[in-house]
Amino acid sequence: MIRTHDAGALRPAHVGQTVTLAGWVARRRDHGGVAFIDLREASGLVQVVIRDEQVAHGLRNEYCLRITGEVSLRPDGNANPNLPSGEIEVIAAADGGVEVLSAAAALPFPIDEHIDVGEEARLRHRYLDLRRSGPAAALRLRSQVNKAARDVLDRHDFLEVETPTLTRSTPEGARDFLVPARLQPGSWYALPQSPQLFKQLLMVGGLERYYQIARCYRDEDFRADRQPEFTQLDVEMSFVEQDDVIALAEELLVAIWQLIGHEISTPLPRITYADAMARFGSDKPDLRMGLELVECTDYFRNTSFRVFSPDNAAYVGAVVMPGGASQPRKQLDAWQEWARQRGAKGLAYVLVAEDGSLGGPVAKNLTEEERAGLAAHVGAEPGDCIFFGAGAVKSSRALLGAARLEIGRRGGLIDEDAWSFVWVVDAPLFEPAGEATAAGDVAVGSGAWTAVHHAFTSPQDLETFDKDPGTAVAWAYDIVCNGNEIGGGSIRIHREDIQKRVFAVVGLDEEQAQEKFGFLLDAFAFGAPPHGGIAFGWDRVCALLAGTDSIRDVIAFPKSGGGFDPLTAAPAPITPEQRKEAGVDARAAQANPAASQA
RNA sequence: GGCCCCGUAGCGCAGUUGGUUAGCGCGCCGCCCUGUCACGGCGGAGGCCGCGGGUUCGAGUCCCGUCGGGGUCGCCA
Repeated sequence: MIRTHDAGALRPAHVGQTVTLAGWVARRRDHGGVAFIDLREASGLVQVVIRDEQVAHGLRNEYCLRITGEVSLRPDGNANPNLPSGEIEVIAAADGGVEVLSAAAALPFPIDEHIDVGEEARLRHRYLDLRRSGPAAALRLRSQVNKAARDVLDRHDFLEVETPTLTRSTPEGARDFLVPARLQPGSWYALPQSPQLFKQLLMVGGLERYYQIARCYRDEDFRADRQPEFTQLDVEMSFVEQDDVIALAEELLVAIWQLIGHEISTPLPRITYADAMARFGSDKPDLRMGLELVECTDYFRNTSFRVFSPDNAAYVGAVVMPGGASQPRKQLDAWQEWARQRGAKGLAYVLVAEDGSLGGPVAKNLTEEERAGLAAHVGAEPGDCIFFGAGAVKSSRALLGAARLEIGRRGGLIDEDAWSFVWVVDAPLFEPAGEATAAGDVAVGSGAWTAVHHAFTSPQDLETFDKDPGTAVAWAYDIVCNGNEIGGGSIRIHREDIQKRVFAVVGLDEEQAQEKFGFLLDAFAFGAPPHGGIAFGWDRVCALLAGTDSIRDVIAFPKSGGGFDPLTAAPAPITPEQRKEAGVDARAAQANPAASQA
């Protein structure tokens, strides 16, 4: 090493020692006859005193320096209590104590903790951004999280196995990223959306316990929370049941959250998918606040108010906004707009006045009797506002669930210091495919089903699941933290016959199944063990631990909107030569007719 | 793909009902300064107001389009 000590680690105990340091000029304070340099490197900061005016004068921010000098106690009254090394300083040696290892051009943005810089500028020069303590700390934390997980898994005899990133396109949920195969023009690899199939094959291979910190790729539109490439902690185990996977996952979570000083008490609570939807209008309920949805379908069974009547609404539900009755009209109108932006017609509401009487446009459409019992039925107090969702079950609950969260945010009802974990279990195996889902309507009957989790998830009842797909329950579980789904998994199908029946329900006939997943079905023919697993959204887990809203903060070189990398400017055009060689334009000459319709 | 917000100096921002030469802070450059620590003082440079079109005597400001960024809904097993 070209240094003898870490700058940030120097303390009064080092006084009198001659040390050699290497780092960057974080700040300089040039007084002419004496100059002070804050030398920064990974371990922290130390103040360097330079008495040679000529030497100090040419130094600029972010010059990379080697300093040789003596550690000395700062003069009385000059200690800086804000710095861990603030009691001491390093006096640069008079002859050659300051060596410029590398000069720095003027910076595109200040590397200063106190100044806000836009994300675009930071990502374009991410290598400078990472010199700042916040971004650097996020990556350090992520590294610790990886280690903590590996330690737990290693203790349980898991093998870390790498699976291919050039693989076969399979009809999973998302769009694949594709890579042209030079040696077979017209044929393409796909980047994996997850290592799902490979980890199941590893189970067939008898490895029994596998994990991988795996990069996954999905070519979908981007959101705040999404990157085209992202990371999962992927785990799979043989000869296990749901409770075994959950127990391991809880052990991982405990170890990880310990890194930030939080003790998770296990076992974590569980809620069924059906309950979560009914009570919170979400499959990832944020339990840092109460405020549950109240079912009102029966309450309005005989109502004359058309919006709530069973003829028009398969479901009527409500959520209470505490103190919401005092909102100005403008605010209540804003809720309507808020609801419309989510595709709802509006958000019906009833205001409970301090004297208990009901107000708002809906109230006058209700009978005396309906008004009398309403506040008690939904649990509203005088001064509250009751929001209603009426219509299809799924979409109405989703709207109320979103309203619940919005009420919580606006009203400060969410305990921001809390960590709330919950397992959502007993998810449905299938949901209706296509338009019916979006509209929230039930079943279309034509066998147009799609897997809720994925097509390899085991039904709980192996006999009946394909007779009435809409009610089939899966061995599937999601772990939810503060309203974020941070992981999910399932017990897989290990029998060829069950797998084929599931494929049949989701509309893959024998030929198509063989075409797409033949290698998996083949494998299952050779004594596949019962197995199951889980995958954690590693970027989100790290973001939660780092206390940031954006997963970009815990990714070394994240992409911005549209999948653009502001640093390398990828994606970029290729040359005509590359194009030709890659075979991108190869004509799909004798394309396989079976493949074309999938 | 729909909707909302933002593009002004290297960075962060201001710019009034459309009206002289577009400002402020930080940074940058030069000089000065022996105990500062987000040091300080004096001086200076730096702008296709994202791009294109339109309205107007006159556009950073109003209108249309477009590109880029952010958010949100759809989508993401």
